[in-house]
Amino acid sequence: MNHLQLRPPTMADVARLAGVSHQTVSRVLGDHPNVREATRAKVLHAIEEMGYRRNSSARALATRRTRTLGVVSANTTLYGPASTLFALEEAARAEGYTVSTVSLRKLVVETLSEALDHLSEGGVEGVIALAPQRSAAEALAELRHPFPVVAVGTGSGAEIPSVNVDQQLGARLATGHLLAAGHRTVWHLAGPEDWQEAVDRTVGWRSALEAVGVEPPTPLRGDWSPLSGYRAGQELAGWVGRGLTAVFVANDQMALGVLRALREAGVRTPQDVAVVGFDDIPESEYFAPPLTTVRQDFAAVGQRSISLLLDLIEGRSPSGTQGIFIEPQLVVRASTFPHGPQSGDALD
Amino acid sequence: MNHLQLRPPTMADVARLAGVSHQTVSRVLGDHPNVREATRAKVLHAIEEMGYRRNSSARALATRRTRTLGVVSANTTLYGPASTLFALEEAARAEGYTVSTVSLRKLVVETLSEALDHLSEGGVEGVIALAPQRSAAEALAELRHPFPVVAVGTGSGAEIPSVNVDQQLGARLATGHLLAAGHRTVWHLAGPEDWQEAVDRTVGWRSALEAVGVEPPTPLRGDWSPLSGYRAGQELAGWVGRGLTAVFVANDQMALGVLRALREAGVRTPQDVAVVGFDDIPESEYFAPPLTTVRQDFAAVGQRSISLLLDLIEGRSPSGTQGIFIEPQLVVRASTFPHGPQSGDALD
DNA sequence: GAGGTCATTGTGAGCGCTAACAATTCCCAG
DNA sequence: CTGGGAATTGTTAGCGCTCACAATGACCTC
Repeated sequence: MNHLQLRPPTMADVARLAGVSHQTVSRVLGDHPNVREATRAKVLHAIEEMGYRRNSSARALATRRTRTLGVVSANTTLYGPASTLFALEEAARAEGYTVSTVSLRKLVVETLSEALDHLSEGGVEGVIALAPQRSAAEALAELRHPFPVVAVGTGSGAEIPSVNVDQQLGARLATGHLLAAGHRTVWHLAGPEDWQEAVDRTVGWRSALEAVGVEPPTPLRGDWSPLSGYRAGQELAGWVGRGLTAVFVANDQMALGVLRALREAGVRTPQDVAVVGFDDIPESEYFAPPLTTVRQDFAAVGQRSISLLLDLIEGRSPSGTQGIFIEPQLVVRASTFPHGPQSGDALD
Repeated sequence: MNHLQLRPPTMADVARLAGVSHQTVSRVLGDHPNVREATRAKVLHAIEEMGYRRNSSARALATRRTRTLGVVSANTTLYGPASTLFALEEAARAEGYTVSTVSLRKLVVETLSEALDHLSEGGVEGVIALAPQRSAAEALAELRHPFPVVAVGTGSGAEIPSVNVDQQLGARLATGHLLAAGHRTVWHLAGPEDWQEAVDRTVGWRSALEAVGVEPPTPLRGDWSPLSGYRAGQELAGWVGRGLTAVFVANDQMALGVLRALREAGVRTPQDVAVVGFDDIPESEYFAPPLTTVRQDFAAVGQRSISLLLDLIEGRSPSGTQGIFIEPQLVVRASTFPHGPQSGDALD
């Protein structure tokens, strides 16, 4: 608690104490090679003694580099965005960058524009936008900004550089898993149409069915929430005994609602109906029964996004601007084991 | 995508185009009163035409104000920290500040020190530390920093300004609710000892029991995870029929594990054992059965924290430095209704 | 020991902005 | 009209740092 209001020491102050010029202090701080060891020691000692810290504003002004990146996101309390945010910050910090975040309630042109303005005022060199809604992707493409922007989760259609998890692949893995377990067909509870991820998951599900010559049932639609899953689950329960034995739900939270509705309707999971989710949120393993789901590698998304953005900032030609896709992974648990134990996985 | 590498226009450029001095441009941007309307219009037009944006570094250097706050946190993918983070950013932005975040994997002296250094390099004017672990609180008190720091979640014992949810009150609400429902005693699954929140919840639980003259059973201990809840649940199941009819679990994730273990042991909730959690994560409403829990007002925590920190920065004497406490709220659901419906709450 | 090279250090000029003060213009009372 | 005060605008210094270049000194070669 020694944040006295005294003017903090400047490089010139340190230089005076060390008996050198301010430029030599700058060289020591910048790890310049041509500084005599004795001089360096003197300077470091003076820095230590005065508790000197380089003024970032002055530095940024002189170098024209703020070493700050911005992140725009909505729904940051959800597991996916929160994980991505975490990975982004960690990756950026490893590269010596600071991250400024703007969390929106809704991601539309207006709020997005304000967010970019705010970040721009803050002097960011580039921005990562978590823009899973298609409207957000379109808004991004429209907006003018004086810095590069990388989108996360916009899918392949986007006109800006993007990093994604391969949602279609994930959906094919989930659906294929159910087909391989002997189910004749797989029903689908989709996410909101406006979300690219939801669309891609539906596309993957459909293509997996069509690949084995099965006509896909009409998908139901939810809004990601457990409540919407619960309602869809009630509807699905009505189809049990009429060809419904397996459901691919577009996310784990809705799957939670589906599980509850099925249970209440007297439908057993997985004996009567097998359920697969998507996301692998930490709770999924403890659902009743534990949920088979698709895990996304958010850490990889974060790292690739940062490295792509830095390529853009540095003017390097990025490796794959056309859209980077990261492979998801199927996690099999009891909700798709007709005869397996209800417990036991990952306990011990 | 027009981030050309041309040098962006400066205030002087705008001034030249508008036929005024750079200072007049500065006045227009700063909403100074004494600028003639015609002049203001000319300047604004020139700004618009050149797409001018004020250089934040230069501004910060001249004013000695970066208008940037830092946030340090661990476990940012958990619901609580993520919600607080969201609220903090929103509150800060409303006050015209930008927020830089550092997300740590572990909050110990070393990482905390690095985080503060990193933020300091980034030029923050103050920092909010989400420091629910007692070790983190101690580390904070030790560390030197050239800016004010506000802690969140450190409880009353801390030696630095802090904002908290009143965990003891929350625990008393939960325990009292169970006692009022007719339970003779209430067992407790506590969180990790190192967490102040866990300690406070245990204290509140104990005091509620002692207030009605009940000797508290020995609490079990978990690590917040569903797995640890599952294991504790197995142990708790063994006490059913020997006086155990109600459990207060220190968070919802562990409660999820407890519910699963009880179910597997053939123990019915809430008929045989009533369960209360803490946090009210979005999934709690869809657990089997829906979970009675304690909701924390993270938005209020965020707002109070920012306003306290800004008081400190501006040198105003803050209203209540001794620790701000925010009231939590009990949310009653089916896990504590001996005879109520298992579903039905908040559906419709 | 003169000349040249390299390592090391210092000097001066900004980076783009705001604050303080000086200068100019405007307006109206006298 | 004309003086004086207020309104409006301009001028001059930095803010603390890095960059480009100049200057110094050490060391080596012939």
